[in-house]
Amino acid sequence: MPPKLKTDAERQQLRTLIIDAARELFVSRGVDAVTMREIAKRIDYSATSIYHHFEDKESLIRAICDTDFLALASSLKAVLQLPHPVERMRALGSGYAAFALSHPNHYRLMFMTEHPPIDPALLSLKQNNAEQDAYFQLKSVVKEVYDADYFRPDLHDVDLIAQTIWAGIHGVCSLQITMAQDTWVNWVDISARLDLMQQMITHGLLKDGVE
Amino acid sequence: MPPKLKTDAERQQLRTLIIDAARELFVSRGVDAVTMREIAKRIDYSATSIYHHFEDKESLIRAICDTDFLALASSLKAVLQLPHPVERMRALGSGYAAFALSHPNHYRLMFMTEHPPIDPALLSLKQNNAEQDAYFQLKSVVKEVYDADYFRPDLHDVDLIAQTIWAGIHGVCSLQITMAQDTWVNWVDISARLDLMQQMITHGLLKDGVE
DNA sequence: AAAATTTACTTAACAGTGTTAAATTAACAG
DNA sequence: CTGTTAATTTAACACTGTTAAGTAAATTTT
Repeated sequence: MPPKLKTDAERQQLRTLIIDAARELFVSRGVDAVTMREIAKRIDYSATSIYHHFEDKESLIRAICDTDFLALASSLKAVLQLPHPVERMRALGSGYAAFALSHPNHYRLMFMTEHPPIDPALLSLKQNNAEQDAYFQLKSVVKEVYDADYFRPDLHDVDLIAQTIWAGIHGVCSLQITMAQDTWVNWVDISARLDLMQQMITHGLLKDGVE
Repeated sequence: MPPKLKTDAERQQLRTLIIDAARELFVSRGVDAVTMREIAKRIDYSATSIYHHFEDKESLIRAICDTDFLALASSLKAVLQLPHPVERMRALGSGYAAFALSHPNHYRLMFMTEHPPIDPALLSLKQNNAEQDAYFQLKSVVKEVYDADYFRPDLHDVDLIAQTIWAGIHGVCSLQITMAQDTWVNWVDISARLDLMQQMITHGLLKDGVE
């Protein structure tokens, strides 16, 4: 059973093999329900091997998150081509929500779970990069809408606007993800809730004439 | 060490002793970090004793949630006395956020963690009750604003409006709770974020003249 | 070519978890 | 005094993330 030496490429290959197996399991059953042994079994290795590629479960999770953040940013890249900035802003919200609702377990991991702070130097993603940073994408579009003078005249902080839009969409998605099964609340259809949130964002933040 | 028989009252007393100890620990360090043995030690019992009062850890958690839902509704009761319905609506949002941000671990348990569905018959709280059901409180206030004809003319579904307001406030609070430590985003002050969300809600949902 | 080292992995074990079965002991009923 | 019941404990189970100690192949050194 003890195998041959590996090149860096082969090591990387095993690394992504682990990530892929772990992601698949995490996504279908959630992080807590999946054990290291189970991930290992899936790829016919012992649990210990994982620890030769990742410091611990948390780093494995973080590695998966990193690829997911990239996936999110990639999935939003297309909407940045839309001609009108307000249109881009709205489409960004819809795209973000589509990602959240079609990958609820990813989303939970990315934006609903606290992770220990990490040294930014170790991060593999590039911040303030339109290809890799979804928050930067949102902020840029908000800036464009601001520069076109479409926001209400009392709004001047681009970060504040971006974070509020984010909170609105995130609120709808995260409530859906955690509470959709809850019978206490008589939930309205999710697409109607998203729609009204989008309306609330545009009517609430844009000048009266616009849109 | 084996003690005397207990009346129903005494059993109930121990039950709340467990709940109180567990809540204190859960609140300060989160559910996952606290063990049954630790809760038991805190009240000088063995871990096994807890299982004579609660089926498992999840039911203990749920019992605590129940008292917290009640606490939330109680803390919001006062604002329902405000004279103007729009004022009540806004104050409900602020009160809800104050609860969330001052009890983040409770809030996480109540609204950010998925719980297995439960038979509504077993629930100790009363639904559709202004004293015990915070969602009902919100819905009632939204209904009052609707009846006073303050909402935009295209809005007619009271549940939808209530759920969207909830999502907005929840979005701000839950992002703050999970992501405040994250250095990726340049977070604006939480009170400014809450404030703009409240503005977005009123400007976004109310008729142009109102407020 | 033989010996030593490095590499990739495994098995075995540790300290902890939620939970349950099997005692143990006190209080009560006859 | 005896037998039963209730409250509680100790001991144990199956499982978790993680680490120490091996094992054997491939490579490097002598």
